[in-house]
Parts: sequence; C-alpha cells; structure tokens
Amino acid sequence: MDLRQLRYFVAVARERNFTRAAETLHIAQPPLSRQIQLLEDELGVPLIIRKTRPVRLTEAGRLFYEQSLQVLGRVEQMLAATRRVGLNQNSVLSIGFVASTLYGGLPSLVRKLRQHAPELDIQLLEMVSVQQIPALKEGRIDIGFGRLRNSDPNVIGTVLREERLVVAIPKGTSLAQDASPLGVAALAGQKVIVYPKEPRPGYADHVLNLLHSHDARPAEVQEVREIQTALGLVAAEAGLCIIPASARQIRSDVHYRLLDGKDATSPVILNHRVGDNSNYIDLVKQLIEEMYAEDPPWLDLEHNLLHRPLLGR
Amino acid sequence: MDLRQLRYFVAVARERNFTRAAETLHIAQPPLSRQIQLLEDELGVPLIIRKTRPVRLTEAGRLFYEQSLQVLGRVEQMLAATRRVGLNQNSVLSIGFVASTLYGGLPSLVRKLRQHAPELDIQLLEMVSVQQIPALKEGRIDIGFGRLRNSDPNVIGTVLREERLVVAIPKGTSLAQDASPLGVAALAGQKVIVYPKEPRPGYADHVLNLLHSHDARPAEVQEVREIQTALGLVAAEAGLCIIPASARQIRSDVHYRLLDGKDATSPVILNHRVGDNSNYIDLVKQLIEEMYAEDPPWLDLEHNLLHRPLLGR
DNA sequence: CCGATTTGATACCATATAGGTATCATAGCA
DNA sequence: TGCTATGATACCTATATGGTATCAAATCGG
Repeated sequence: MDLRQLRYFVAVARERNFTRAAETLHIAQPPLSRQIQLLEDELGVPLIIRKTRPVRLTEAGRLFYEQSLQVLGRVEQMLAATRRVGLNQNSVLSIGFVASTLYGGLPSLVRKLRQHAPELDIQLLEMVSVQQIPALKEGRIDIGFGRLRNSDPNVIGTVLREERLVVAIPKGTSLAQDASPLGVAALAGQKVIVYPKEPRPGYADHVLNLLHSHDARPAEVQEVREIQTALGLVAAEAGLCIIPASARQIRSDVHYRLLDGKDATSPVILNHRVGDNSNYIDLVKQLIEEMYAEDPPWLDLEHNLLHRPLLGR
Repeated sequence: MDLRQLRYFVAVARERNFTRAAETLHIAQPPLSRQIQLLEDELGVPLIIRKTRPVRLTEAGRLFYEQSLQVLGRVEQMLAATRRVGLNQNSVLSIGFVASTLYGGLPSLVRKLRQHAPELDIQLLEMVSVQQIPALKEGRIDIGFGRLRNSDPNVIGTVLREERLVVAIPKGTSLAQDASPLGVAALAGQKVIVYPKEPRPGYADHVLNLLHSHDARPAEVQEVREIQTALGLVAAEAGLCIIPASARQIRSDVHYRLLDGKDATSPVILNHRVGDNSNYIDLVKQLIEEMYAEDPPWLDLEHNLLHRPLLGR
C-alpha cells in the first residue's frame, strides 16, 4: 500500500470518472486504472463498480474513500508540523496523559505552559498509564500524567495528589436516594462497569483490586473501552461505575457518591525520564506547584489528598 | 512522500541503527540510508543526527516519528475496516454530526441503532453543519445532525427540536450571582467568546447574529476553534460564551443562565439526501421518534421547544 | 434497435526508481 | 592510534511505474 494509490483512488472517487481523474493527476488513464486494480487486489475487495456510467463506489469503497481523505489530511498536517519544527528550531514537548486528567489540571497547565514558553510546540497524546513508560523511554513523550505507580528504574514518578473515587449510580435507583459517602463493601452484589478494557494492567484493575480487597464481589463485571461509554451505560441503568472524583463533570445525568476508605483513591502521577535535564521539565514542575497553590476548583480537599511539598523540592 | 519511507524511518527511529533497521526490514543498508535521505530532502529538515553512535533523532525527527506511528496505525485500521465491510457485505451508515449533539441524543441513538441493526457498520464523523451538505451530496455521509438550516434542494432538513441557548459565565462575576433567565440585551458590553472559528458560516455566526439583532454589541469578540476551549476560557474568566443548553454538561465549574427570547434558540436538524431510499434512513427516523417519546433527561421542556409530529409522518 | 461516442481495460514498451554489492569514511573505544 | 562498528557513496540490476496504441463495453441519440 502506497500513498500514491490513496491519492489516485481519491481522485477517481471524487470525479467518478477514470479519464478525468487521470487528467487532474497529470498521468494517462491506463496506469491509473492499473493502480486502482492493484489497490483492490491488495485489499481483496472491489472498491468501484465499473458496470455503470458514471462509475460508482461500493460500500467498501465509500468507507475507504472517507478514510483515505482523513489519512491524507493527517499526512499533510504531519509534514507541515515537522517542517515548522525543523526550520524554526522550535522545541517540542510531548505530553502523554490519561483521559481523566483532562478534567483536572491538564488544560490549565497547558495554558500556563503556552504563556511561559510560546516557542514551545506542545504535543498532547492521550495514552493510558502503562503505555507512558515505554513512550518515555523511547522518547515519544517527555512527560506523562498517569494513574498507576511504575517500578521502572529509568522513569521517575511523583505523586501529585491522591484523588478520591466516586461511584456513578443511575438516577432513580435505591443507592441514588442518598448523597452521603458510601463504603466500598456496599457495592457487593452490584453490576459494575469498568474501563478501559485494554491495555492491561490499567485503571480497571485498580478498581477491581479495590473491590476485591474489600470483599465486595460484584454480581457482574462489564468492561468497556472508555469512561464516556462507561458513564453512558450507567445512565442507561446498566450498572455502577467507579471513577476519579474530577471525572464527575463528564455527565450530570447520573448520581455520584463519594467512596469511603483511605484506599478508595487513585493517584495522579507525574512521570519523566531519569536524567532528563531539559529546562522544560523544571518549568512544568514549577507551573504545577503554582497551579496547585492557586487552589483550583477541581482540587477541593473533599475530593483530594495532598502530600506537601509536592515535588520534593 | 510514501508510506514505505514512513515505515523505513520508523524502523530506524526504533532501532537507532541503520544496519539493524535494514535487517528487520529485509533490505540492505544502503537503500535504507538513501530512502531516509530522500525523506529528509523532501521535508527540507534533518530527522536523524548521524554524528553520534548510536544515532539520535532531531526534535523534528521525534515529532515525525510519533506522527508516523499514528499515521501507519491509522492506515492499518483503514485496511482492516475496508476488508471487513467488503468481505462481510456489511452496510455502512455514515453519520456526520456537530459536536454538541454528543451531549444530546446522538449517543443513545447510536446505541439503539447498533441494537436494531447489528449488521450495520456505523461510522461517526464530526463535522460542522455547512460541511454536512457537500458530504451528503458526495455520499461521504448518509445522515447529518446539524444546527444550521440549509437551502440545498438535494438535501432534506428536518428540525427535530429547537434547543434553548444558555450563557456560560465565569463563577464569581456579578452576572453569575443570579440563576434566573437573562435577556440577550444584558450581554451588551461584555467580552464574548464564540466558536467555531472556521469554517464559516457556522454556529459562531448564528450567535453573533442573535446578539446583533438584539442590539447587544459585545465589548470584544474572541473566536476559538472549539467549544471545549471556549468554556475553558470562560472558566479562566476570559469572557462569556453562548452554548446550546445540552452542552452545559461539559463543565460544571462555570455558571449557566438561560437566555430569554423566542429567537434565543438553536435548532437540531436531521439532514439526508433527497431520494435516499435506504431502509436505514427510515430506521433512524423511527428510532429518533422512539427516543423522543421516552423523554430523555436532555430533552426537558425548560430547555427545548418541540414541534410535533417530529418527522411529519 | 443500432451505430456513434464515451470511457475503462489490455498489451506492450520505455523509463524511473528501488534494491543489491563492493567499497570508502568516520565515530567510538581500547 | 589502530580496530571495529556503522553509515555514506558509486555503480549495477531488477522491478514497477507511466506512456501509447488498441480493444471492449456502457450509454445515448435517432
């Protein structure tokens, strides 16, 4: 598979006519026909119905057309971004983060970073905690915000805070009658939805361990890919779901109750490479301290346990 | 630019060694060196520092590596999805939607659709209202959920509901003292944030027109790319923002007040091609009716004006 | 319904480009 | 300062891409 073939296919799909597509591509028509044939052979699937004029796309062809446009657009963006960074000698700071930090301090940290270092190209990559460690070691990210403690000697993890957990409960069920904190044991026998399904180990296992250590055996465990889906299922009364307190913002159509217990928490951890002397790492730490000192709304004491000094400085 | 070059570069970036990378690619080392050189020439930017052993990536190279992995992954997904659709003879229903419908009925509609038509491959594409019309005509989507009325004779638009608008106000400012509905005129002289910046015309213009028609001239208008950013700026006290009522769910750290006035609404419109006889269009309409009849929480009368019968049947 | 026209497929050739082999240049290390 | 590992260069071969000529079939006008 070749980007050229994607470009050719897109031209044909757009024009619905091989001859005209060949003209816009500045090649002759027969090579174009052949490239499309090669593409179809490789896919093992016909993309174009040639028995009618104008030619039409098959179902698979429509899908492939749509996806091709997106891939080609993505490639263009990539070239432009790389040129910009290479020519302007900008620096790039890649930040990996778990989705839930979007509801905590990440947006305001990024805002602060852009203000303090406008020359910096900040790249944000969503990835779960266990993906962050290899990503750091391979240099794909410089900083990770995760939720699992790691034991890799090449990566330093600093717990920024311990966030308390809440249970999301469908409105109208008996557990939702009350707003008071709930013991973990009270979840025994309930249908529980956990996320993310993969990769493992992940936050789902953290939650399942918590339940297990409190002898709260769920009636049923459903695994879903992401928190949005999980909360959607809660709203659809498919079960309960345990989420970090800050993620309550995602949906207001379910009921939330704090979980009791000192271990009913999930840490937010700052990860970076051992021996990374980049100034930007220090800037990030400084801005995090600053941000925490400002007492943002998502950092209320009811939902967070803090260890000061934050970064051991 | 060629996918082969991306694969080659990824191998080198991973191995940090041309010779070993060439082995994993099952080619000799010199051609690999040359392909990387060609890639760098085309970009006009060096990607690899060869003066050290092992070789290292430049800043631009790190960015390009990360992006290449994503693009290659995307391509794999695309091939798999196309093969699946082509071989299983599955049908594809492409749905274009404006982001705000994610906070309304779209998730539950999609859930219902998957239940009622499990053989269907549902593709969801976020796009603003004006992009939906050409996308429908070109067959890139079959159904669009938008917020702007269109006048194209080839596309039928049905207003599902008129959603009332709310103002997002930074907590702690004087306007946020009260929770009662607000007249549009009261927004005169305020800093206003609108989205999306492009493409135009879009929802931003709908909002600006509303302000203009009420003689509510803002002190300052800031345009941002998406609603998340807009509400983030509101939270950072950068100004006010007018959003459809259902999007209140996005953030709970800002204050919301309903906008008064019969024209302070934004429609949710179902678009599809004239003469599209697909059964799935009818199924979608039927499921929408069903969903609206269930009185979902986002469809409260306080925030929505309904025209029954919904789909003129 | 049939010939004219449009348009895609096939056959075959020319050429560009990728890959291989031999060899050279240089970084890193003892 | 040699020795080894490793990347670059030069040059050749093989493959694949594009072009030209021509055939075949879908569509359309009368």
